[in-house]
Amino acid sequence: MPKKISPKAVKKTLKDSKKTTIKKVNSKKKVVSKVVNKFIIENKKEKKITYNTLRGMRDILPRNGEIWQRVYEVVKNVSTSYGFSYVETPILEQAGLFIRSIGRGTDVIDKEMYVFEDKDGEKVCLRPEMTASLARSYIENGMQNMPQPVKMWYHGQMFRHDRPQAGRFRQFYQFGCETIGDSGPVTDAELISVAYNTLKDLGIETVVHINSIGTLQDRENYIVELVSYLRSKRSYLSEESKKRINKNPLRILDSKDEQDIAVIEEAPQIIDWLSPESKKFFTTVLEYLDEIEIPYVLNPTLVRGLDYYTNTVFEFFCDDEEMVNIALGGGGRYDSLIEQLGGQPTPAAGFALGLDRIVLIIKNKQDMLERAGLLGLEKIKKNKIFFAQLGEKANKKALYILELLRREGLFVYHNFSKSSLKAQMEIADKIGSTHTLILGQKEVQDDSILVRNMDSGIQEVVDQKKICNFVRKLLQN
RNA sequence: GUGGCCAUUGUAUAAUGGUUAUUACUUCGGUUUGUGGUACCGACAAUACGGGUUCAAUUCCCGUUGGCCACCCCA
Repeated sequence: MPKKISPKAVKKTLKDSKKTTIKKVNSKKKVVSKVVNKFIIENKKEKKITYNTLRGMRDILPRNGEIWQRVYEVVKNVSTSYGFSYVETPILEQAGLFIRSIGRGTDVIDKEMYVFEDKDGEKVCLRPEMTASLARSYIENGMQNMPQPVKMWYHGQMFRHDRPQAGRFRQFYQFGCETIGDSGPVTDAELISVAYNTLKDLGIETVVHINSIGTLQDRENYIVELVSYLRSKRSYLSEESKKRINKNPLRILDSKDEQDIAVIEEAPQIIDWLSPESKKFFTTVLEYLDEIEIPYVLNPTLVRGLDYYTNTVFEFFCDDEEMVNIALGGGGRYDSLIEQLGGQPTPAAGFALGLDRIVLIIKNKQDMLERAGLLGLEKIKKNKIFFAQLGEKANKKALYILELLRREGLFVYHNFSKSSLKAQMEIADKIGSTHTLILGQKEVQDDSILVRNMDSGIQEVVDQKKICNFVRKLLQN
């Protein structure tokens, strides 16, 4: 067999040899072309087709996988402790559902939706968010006949065809809660509390930015006022914002353009245009938040990008010095959505957290601790056991013993792909196991098993029948 | 969608218009037979893709794709 040659090298040789053939004598030409042909064949054989993830999509790999598992665990514990029930809905939905609820003119719908026709010619889309799906489900499944309110939580992947960036992907994961069928301000406060405590349990301190955008009527009145104000200051606005005066004037409020900010500071604030009821509602929500000691900031420029929100809107920001700018999640009340989608008038509110961003923050924190050498404090020292086997008979016996242990709920590490004891000991050491069980020919014969303490090197012989209890004791320490 | 920066083995890196592309880690195998932490030896593995300039491109130029950052938006 000839030595493996990379395609590039072949190409090079190919080119080189072609040139030499032209220059050099004719008789050499044939020989060279034979060689070239051989190279071409090999080259074809070796050309590998590779596949990779689509843009903005990624794999979650072992190291991060553990963080994700922990996040899911916390998310589940917190939401169920508040009385929310787990639900799932299809990832594929009718495109109209989202166009109707989120609204034309929003970026999510106009630019970012994965919409296509399926084989029946139906316009379908990959869900860009969950609220509309749950509203649809509430109506479709007659949930108004369940005890109200219906409190649901979910997690799953959403899709938006956006430009990828740190903490932003085209397929991303959200966790969220929705309370449908309750109009009281407690609901708003409770939802904020769930999100806040979830983040807190994950070790992320946050500040809640909160605002009220009133009822649809309040907003209409306000927008008239706002637009007339903005028109008067038109020349001071950025190009982008000028365009938005007619299309979506509320969005100008959270522009980051310096010129715009100056104009916005003087602008009429939506709070002043709320009806007395809306105002009362909002202050009550704030009172509840004070009561349960959740830190919040009133943010009069907070308006959300989705059309269905009414009254309370909020967003969560990381309180760490570093990553202030990333919104970890947000939500609000959407009292007219259910009706808009064809249901009875039903009040509702909810929130969603971006899990990708949460994992990103946790990962960064972990890396920082690791660099500072402080991770030792976080690691809980627990006994780890490795099971090594030696020889064919022991190999089979080992499988059986592992099965016994597994049935008892005891997990020991093992690796059947290594045959030498030395190699297995190396692995045991690498994963940081505290004890190694060794099963060889000798042990198989007298129904025993060798237990080695990896720190002290002391070994003792244990009866195979007693191994479960023995392992359990070790793992308890 | 707009703009800026970037692309070398699984990871992190070095170098170069010219023979075999550096180094470390990881992975795999070994340093006699059943014992890890070290040490030694060896193997696998890369110039993202496509075009152009050139005698010669991994290097220079263009395009594509992808990544990061900012804007936009959002979670």
